[in-house]
Amino acid sequence: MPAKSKRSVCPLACALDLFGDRWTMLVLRDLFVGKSQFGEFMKSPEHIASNTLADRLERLVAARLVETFRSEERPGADGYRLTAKGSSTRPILEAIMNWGLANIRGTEARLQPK
Amino acid sequence: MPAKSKRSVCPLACALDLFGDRWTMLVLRDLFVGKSQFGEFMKSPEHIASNTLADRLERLVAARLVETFRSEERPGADGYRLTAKGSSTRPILEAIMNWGLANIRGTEARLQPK
DNA sequence: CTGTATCCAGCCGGATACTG
DNA sequence: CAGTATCCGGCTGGATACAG
Repeated sequence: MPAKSKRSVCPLACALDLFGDRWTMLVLRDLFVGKSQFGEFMKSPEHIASNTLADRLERLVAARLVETFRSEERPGADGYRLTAKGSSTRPILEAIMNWGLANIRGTEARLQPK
Repeated sequence: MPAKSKRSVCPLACALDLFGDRWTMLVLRDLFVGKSQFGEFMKSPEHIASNTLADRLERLVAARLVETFRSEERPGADGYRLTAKGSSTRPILEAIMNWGLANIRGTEARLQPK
């Protein structure tokens, strides 16, 4: 989690404070791909640590980008899904992914709408 | 500077490894605004440390997003400017800024074309 | 399996001083 | 002013164990 900008009014700096760190972005990516369970995020190739994942989900929920829901097939466990506010970050992730695809050798597309 | 993704092929993860950390993004923002001198970056409201700034500029140059040039009015000092590759990140910064403007109270637009 | 809790090494970066 | 160098406190996050 990035350090908070000291009273910056820059929308870039403030947005980055909210979800601009690497792990948060990758969790958002997984949410866009349709993942919702703790274990699904854990399976991603970047291998996030369980405490880090819990931390990022908590922050995203606190920022209202993500909300939890009761999964009927998995009682006792939370499901995580994007809110409308969270979904509105999609153009950002798409812009970064498109740049990566165009500029970094060996990268492969993901983030199919689900 | 973020830790490198261990052989990830995700264009998002790889792009974030390149310029996805807070300070790097803010330096890019300043470049888009037209700043080119070390001292100009230092004056930004987020107050980057001089060693951190030097590090980020070096990384950006190494990644070919930025190049140095000889400033005729400031001999003995490097000027920094975006390369074409660096300029191509503009849609990313714009997407984040637009999100911040729309979703975070108290933020104000910048990144006027210069 | 879904998280929570600790431990702790390593890195990030702020402060500061210093050189050309 | 541009940039480098060093110190070092604090946070990040990997590893691991554990609970429900």
